[in-house]
Amino acid sequence: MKSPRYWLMKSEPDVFSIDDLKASKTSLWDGVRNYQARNFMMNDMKVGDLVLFYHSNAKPPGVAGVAVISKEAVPDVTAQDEKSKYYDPKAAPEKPIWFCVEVKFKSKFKNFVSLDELRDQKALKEMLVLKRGQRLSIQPVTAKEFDTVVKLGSG
DNA sequence: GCCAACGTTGGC
DNA sequence: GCCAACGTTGGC
Repeated sequence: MKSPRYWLMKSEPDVFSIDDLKASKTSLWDGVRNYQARNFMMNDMKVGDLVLFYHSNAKPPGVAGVAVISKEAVPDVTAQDEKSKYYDPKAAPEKPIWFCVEVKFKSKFKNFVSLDELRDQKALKEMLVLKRGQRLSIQPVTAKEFDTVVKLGSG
């Protein structure tokens, strides 16, 4: 499979927002417990890939800024931590199940691009995040979609 | 807080 | 390996 260069990653801003990423500069994208999303991180994400940072479960939901993949996937140690809400008893240290990439802050949009605005764009008709029932927390995005969203965000 | 749409689990 | 029950996601 040809590796896509653009992604959308969802985060609940109450838990981890674009401002949190801005403050910490980089962050491991841990806590992903879905195999499809994990496989994107493990198999397809390369350093330098660009990411639309999406605020889910927010008012309003939408894209808040851009991040870049800064490290390829490593085992997600929160799966080994019994006290973590992401603890997974099936994941042993010598045989990790879950992986996470590191993302680095790139920019926060001047204009937050809400889900409604995304829906208004003809160019984004095929965007996965707009599709009914699409709940994956990590999704590939086309170059055209990425550019369209960045343009909206830059105002 | 509701609930539709999925994903996962576990009994058989 | 089927599928019902349960859990989660995430917009509304």
